[in-house]
Amino acid sequence: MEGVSGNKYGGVLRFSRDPCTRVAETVDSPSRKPRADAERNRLRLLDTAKAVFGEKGPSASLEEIAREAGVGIGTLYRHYPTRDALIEAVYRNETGQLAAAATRLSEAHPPVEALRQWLLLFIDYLGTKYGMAAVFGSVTGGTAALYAACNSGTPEAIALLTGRAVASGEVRLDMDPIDLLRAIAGVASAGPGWQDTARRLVDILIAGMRV
Amino acid sequence: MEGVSGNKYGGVLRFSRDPCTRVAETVDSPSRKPRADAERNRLRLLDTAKAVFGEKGPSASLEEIAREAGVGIGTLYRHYPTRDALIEAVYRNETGQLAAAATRLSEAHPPVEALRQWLLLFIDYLGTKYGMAAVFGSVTGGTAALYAACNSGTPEAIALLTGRAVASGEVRLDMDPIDLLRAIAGVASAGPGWQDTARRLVDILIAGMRV
DNA sequence: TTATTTCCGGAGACGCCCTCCACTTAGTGT
DNA sequence: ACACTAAGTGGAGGGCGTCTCCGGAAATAA
Repeated sequence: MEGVSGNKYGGVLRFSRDPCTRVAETVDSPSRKPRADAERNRLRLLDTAKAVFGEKGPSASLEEIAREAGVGIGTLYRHYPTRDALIEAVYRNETGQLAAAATRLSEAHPPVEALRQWLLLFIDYLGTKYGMAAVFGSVTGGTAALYAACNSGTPEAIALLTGRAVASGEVRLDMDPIDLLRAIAGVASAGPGWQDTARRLVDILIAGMRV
Repeated sequence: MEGVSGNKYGGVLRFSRDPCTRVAETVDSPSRKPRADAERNRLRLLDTAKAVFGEKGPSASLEEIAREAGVGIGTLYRHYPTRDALIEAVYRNETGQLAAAATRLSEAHPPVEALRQWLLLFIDYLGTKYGMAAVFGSVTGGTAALYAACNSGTPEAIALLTGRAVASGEVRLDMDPIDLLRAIAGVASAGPGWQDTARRLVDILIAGMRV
């Protein structure tokens, strides 16, 4: 499933100013075809960033990432003008599948159980995928507002699941569901074995939401 | 460098290997009285650090703290050899009262209610006291292991409260109680209004712990 | 006062962030 | 095939931080 890392854009790739729609807008362009080397560099940077962030956390040196990717620092900044842009790109890439799982789970399970399953999945991703825990932590804690609005469907995913669960009448939730994720992420990276703790926290949270 | 370090305190100050007992071990010393100016500087640094950390978060520039305190950068490093040492000193200073409140609350309220009250108090501290939210976040998330074991009685405080609550048979908790704080801190600094969210989270957590 | 010990403070080495721009190179029209 | 040109490259450089080191100042002891 990792193979689907699809960044094959058909036409001209444009980055809009709005981060939410930054993914891929094929613009009716009178201009020329995008250069192959640029796209190559972008992908190399993304891969390298994923690895390095996973290894050293989201505050890893951007110079190191550029070096490791075999490009100049200027090239990194050309593709990802800010550290957040780069983190977001990695993050988006990683969580796309999480979002996809939301619809799948919500079709295969009763509402509350689907939510529970997805939260457990979220923990797995947090832990096993390239140290995303730290990245997510920095994202929620740090330059948060941006991501809260628009990261790769995660908010939509959990909104869907909690919406269904609440609609079923079994649970109640008077806060932004994404704060559930923040709570879980807060427990993460608290030392080895945090995943068990996080899983217990999920049970506590769901039990606490029951009417 | 782990060994001796100049500081206040009577004789030669020894840092034990265990950070928990780092506070003050006065070794039987035939040496002289500690210098007054050193202690003065240490206090100035502590106050300034508190203010600056509160204002700019735990990643504020140490040079700025030194400048603002009117001492050289070298003096700062002499008293607090690492950024974490400084943060810990501020943190310890701030949370002493929190720890004190634990015993008070546990005498004045039934077990579960005492726990609830204290968690709410924790939120207040997180929010109003010099931006401790960010500091606590960086502490739990960052160089965590150290603090998890021993910061200023906070672990003891919550252990006391949860211990009583569990003993009462009303609730159940199969995880390190300090992870409750981590969860709450995870919600913190998620934008304005997080305190309401955090308070609701407390209710959810306690409800979820009920047997 | 003088001697001794502690402590101060800032220069300096080094790393990282980010910008800027001379240079290179991939696509394009002929 | 070939020059043309805009897109893209990369790294030097300025700014800011961290942390170390040690000559000199200052406080205590005698």
